[in-house]
Amino acid sequence: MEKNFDFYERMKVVGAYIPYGKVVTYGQLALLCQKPINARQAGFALRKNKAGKGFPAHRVVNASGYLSGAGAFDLPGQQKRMLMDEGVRVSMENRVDLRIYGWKNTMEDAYFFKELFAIKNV
DNA sequence: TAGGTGACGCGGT
DNA sequence: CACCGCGCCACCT
Repeated sequence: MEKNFDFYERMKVVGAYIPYGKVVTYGQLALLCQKPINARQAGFALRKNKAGKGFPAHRVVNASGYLSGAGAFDLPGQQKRMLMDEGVRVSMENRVDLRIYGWKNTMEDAYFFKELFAIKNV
């Protein structure tokens, strides 16, 4: 079994719940995966496609709302276009307003995923 | 094995 | 607002 296997499997699970038209930060993903200190690994996972083909990578931005992973998409401006197609406003500086488009998580959400991981054994 | 890297985040200035 | 320093750690030379 490869290292950090659970984290990537958990990312796949969480990815399926990221709402259309909303964005999530790397830190949020790590937190929901029960490994809050792994924000960098969330980015690594996406860059290396460890979270699966179906993961909505375009909905992931950094804590400042900046599209820090835009350069890793196949085409220039692809992430921005995909977000705008979902109704998310992206500034000229490749940033989104987290107060408006940020996926709001609660303690209950984190608990929900914790239980889900237990059920799925990941 | 040691050192470097980075789709990160938080404080401080 | 913009930097900057630092802690972090799975990966990758």
